[in-house]
Amino acid sequence: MNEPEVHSVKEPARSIPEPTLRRLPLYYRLLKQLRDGGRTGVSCTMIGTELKLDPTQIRKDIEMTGTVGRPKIGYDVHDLICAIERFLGWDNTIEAFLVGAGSLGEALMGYAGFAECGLQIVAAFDVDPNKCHRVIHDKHVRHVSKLPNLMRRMKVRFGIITVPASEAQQAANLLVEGGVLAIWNFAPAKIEVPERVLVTNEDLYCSLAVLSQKMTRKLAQSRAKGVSKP
Amino acid sequence: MNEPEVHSVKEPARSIPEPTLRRLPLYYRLLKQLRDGGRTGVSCTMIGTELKLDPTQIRKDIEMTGTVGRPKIGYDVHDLICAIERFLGWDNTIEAFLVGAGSLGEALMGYAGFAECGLQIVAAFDVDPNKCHRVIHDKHVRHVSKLPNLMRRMKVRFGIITVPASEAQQAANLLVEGGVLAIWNFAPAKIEVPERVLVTNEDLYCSLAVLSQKMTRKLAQSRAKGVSKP
DNA sequence: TAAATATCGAGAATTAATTCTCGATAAGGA
DNA sequence: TCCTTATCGAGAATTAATTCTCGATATTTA
Repeated sequence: MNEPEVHSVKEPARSIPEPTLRRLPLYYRLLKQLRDGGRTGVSCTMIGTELKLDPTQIRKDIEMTGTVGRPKIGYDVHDLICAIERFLGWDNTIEAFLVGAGSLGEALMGYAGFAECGLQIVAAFDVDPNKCHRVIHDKHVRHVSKLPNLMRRMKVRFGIITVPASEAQQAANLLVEGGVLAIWNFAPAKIEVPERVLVTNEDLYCSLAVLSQKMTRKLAQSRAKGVSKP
Repeated sequence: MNEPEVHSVKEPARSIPEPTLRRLPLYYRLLKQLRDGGRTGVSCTMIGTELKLDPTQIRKDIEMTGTVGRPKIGYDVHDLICAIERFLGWDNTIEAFLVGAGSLGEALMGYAGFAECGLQIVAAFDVDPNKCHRVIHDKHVRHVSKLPNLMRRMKVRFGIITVPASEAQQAANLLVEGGVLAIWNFAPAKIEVPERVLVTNEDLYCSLAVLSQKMTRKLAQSRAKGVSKP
C-alpha cells in the first residue's frame, strides 16, 4: 500500500502546495523587472514589501525551488529566475493546440508572454468552417476533424479549450483522441477525461463569485453604517 | 478593540472561506442543469458524485448559504439555487465598465452567462481611437478619456481590466477616478489602488504555473519509470 | 577589530480547511 | 407498525498552510 520511498536524489516526490505554485509567477515577474532594472540581489523582505506578502512565506516558496540564499544578503536575482523557470518547467518549450478560435482563443494566441513560459500555441482549431483556413497571430486555424491525427503526428501533448460550454466535452474528446497529457480548460463546464490526463479549469464564474460576494457584503455593510433606515 | 457583535439578524459578519466561494458556482451550474432536467430534490451525496467532491465539504458550503436540508431527503433544488444566488449577490444586477476592447475584452462582452450572475457590462473603453466608436455585442466602445465622468454619472461601481500589462495601472487609475468599488483585473500585472477598492486578479500565468509544473513532473516520472538510462 | 544589523533556514505555533464520526430524523419497505 | 437506510447537522480529528520565533551568519559601520 505504501510506496518504498527510494529516491536516488533529492527530487521532490511529494506534491507541491498549489498556493506556492500560484505565487511563484508573481515573484518571477518581479524578479525580471528587478533584473532589467540592473539589480543583482534581492531579499524576501524586499519581495514581500513589493508584493504585500509575508517574507517567511516567500522564503518557504523559494526553498521549494532549491535556491539557497545567504544571511544578510538574500538571493541572487539571476539564479532565482533560473530556478523558478526550471522548477515550473518554463525552461522547456511545450507545444500546444488550441480548440476554439473565437475571441477568447484569439486573445490567448496573442499573449506574447506565454513564450517566456515556454508555452507555444502551434495551431488552432474550430468546428465552424468560416473560422478555418485563416491565420491568427501567425497560427493556422484548421477544422477540428484534423485535430487528433495532426496532434499525434506533431507529438503535441498539451491542449487549450476555448470553446463555448456546450462544446467543451467534444473538444476534450478530440484532444484525448490525439493523446493529450494536460488540458487547460477555459469553458465554464466540467469535462470528463481519462484519469491520466491533467485538467486545470479556468472558470471565470468561480472568480466572479469571490468578487461579487465580497462586493455585496461590502455594500450591505456601508449601507448599514451609512443610512440605516432613512 | 473587539466589536460588540450585535447583529440584528443572523448575517455572517465573519468572512467566508474563499475555497467555498469558488465551489459554489460549480454547485449552482449543476443545480440549474438538474432543475432543467426536472429534478426538485438533491443530496450532497449526489452533488459529490457528480462533481467528484467530498459530500461533507459540500454540506458545509451549503450551510454557509443558510439553506437547511432534511435527513434522508436532501435539499430543494429551487431553494438552493435561490440561496446561492442571494449569497453571492447574483440576484442583483451589477453594472460594469470594461477597459480594453481587444480580443479578450470582446470575449468577455460576449459571455452570455454573466447575465445570470447579474453582471452587466454596460460599456467598453479603449485608448486606441481606431477601436472606439464601434459596437461590440451591443455595447459601445468609447475613448478612455470619457471613462471617469461617465462612470460617476451612470453610477457604475465595477470595473474590468483587459488591457496589456503595461497599461493596467493607467486603467486602474481611471476606474479609481470614476469611484470604482471593485476591479476584476485580467492584466498580468499588479495594480496599485486605494485600500477601499477590492481587486481580484485573474492571472493566467499563475494557473499556467500549476499546470506546467505538474505536467513537467509527470513527464519526468514517466521518463524515469520507462527508459531509465538506455 | 568589535558591535550592530539584516537576513536566511529550521522548526514550533497558530490558523484555516478538509475529512471523519456519530446521533437524530424522515422515508420506504417488511 | 417497526426495521432499515439515506441523509443531514454538529462537532471532533486530521491535514494543509501560514505565521512566529530564534539561532547562525555575513556585511557594514564605529
